Amino acid sequence: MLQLHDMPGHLIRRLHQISVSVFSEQMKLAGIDLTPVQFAALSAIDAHPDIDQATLAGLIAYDRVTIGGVVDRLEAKGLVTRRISQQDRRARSVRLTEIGAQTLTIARPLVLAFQDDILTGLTPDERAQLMALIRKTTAAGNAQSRAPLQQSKTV
Amino acid sequence: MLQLHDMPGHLIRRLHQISVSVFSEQMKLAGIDLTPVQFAALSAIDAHPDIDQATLAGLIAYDRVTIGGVVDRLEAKGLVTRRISQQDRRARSVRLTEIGAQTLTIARPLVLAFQDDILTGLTPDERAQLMALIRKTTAAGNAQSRAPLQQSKTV
DNA sequence: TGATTTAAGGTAGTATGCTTACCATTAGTA
DNA sequence: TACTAATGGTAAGCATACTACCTTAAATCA
Repeated sequence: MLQLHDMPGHLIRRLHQISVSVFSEQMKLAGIDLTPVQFAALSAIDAHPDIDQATLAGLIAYDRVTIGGVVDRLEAKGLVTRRISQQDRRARSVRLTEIGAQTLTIARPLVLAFQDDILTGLTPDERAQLMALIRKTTAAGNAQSRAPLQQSKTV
Repeated sequence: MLQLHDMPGHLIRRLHQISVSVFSEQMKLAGIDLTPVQFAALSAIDAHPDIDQATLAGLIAYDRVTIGGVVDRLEAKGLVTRRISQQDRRARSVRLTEIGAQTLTIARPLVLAFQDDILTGLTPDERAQLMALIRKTTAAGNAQSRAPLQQSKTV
């Protein structure tokens, strides 16, 4: 019988757990106060200034409500500003502050540098294989997700 | 430059998101009120009756505090009982109730059945490859995790 | 034996990550 | 133009996941 420890669901959770753990540890070592979502959000806002929260959520594949909370905390830390959009008064225009841009500039190379540490114990070939397989299955399973990845409509 | 969507951390999170989403959806369809952690905990408690919470946490690689909350909710749902251990008065002896055992009996085949749906878009060969690679890297990265997998000491 | 260290479980606090429900606004349509 | 549907954001609620700290009890050592 397939045991818990051999089930895809369980193994995927463990991998994710290790991934988040490496992120937190490395950011802490670098003295940067950013969570994985916060980094993803900053990256997307940087690439799409004055983005609205719903589009932002779609770009990085998170729930709209979750992103609302993340932007709250980024705003509280002074990393982004949020204004009512000119085009659509329902929407909030989010952009990086000076400090937000600086934080991202410092964090980005560090985040890139420890990506390989997440997939420890694998050869570069195996890492590439694993990434290709995950890319393929997440692309196929995108619709299954409660917060599917969505292309930017505006930018 | 490596974009967010090509970073291992981001792809792993997406895969995990899809995995949890499939679990929730399928359990809801089956009319069973169990989260992924709760299923994992029930499985481990079933295999190790009268286990204490710390050992349980180690067996399924979760944080001790998290498992405390999970057991709270399982107890509230009447699926497990928790008593002060005879051997160690600090410890809590957790075991399945009749209903807990029945719930697990019903849930287990369903959970097994949809495991392949988590890794959609892959051939059986590719699925096996992916699982082997994740198994290898999680084994290597176990120590990195804040809640490392631990062998059962007692049972 | 007595003191120290280790370990189990708990609380409090923070941040995800999601659901449902609701309000405001905009877009589409009869 | 009035009605309706869709969309952006938030509030409330639940369940992870973690850190830090506290209490109690067990284990170890001087």
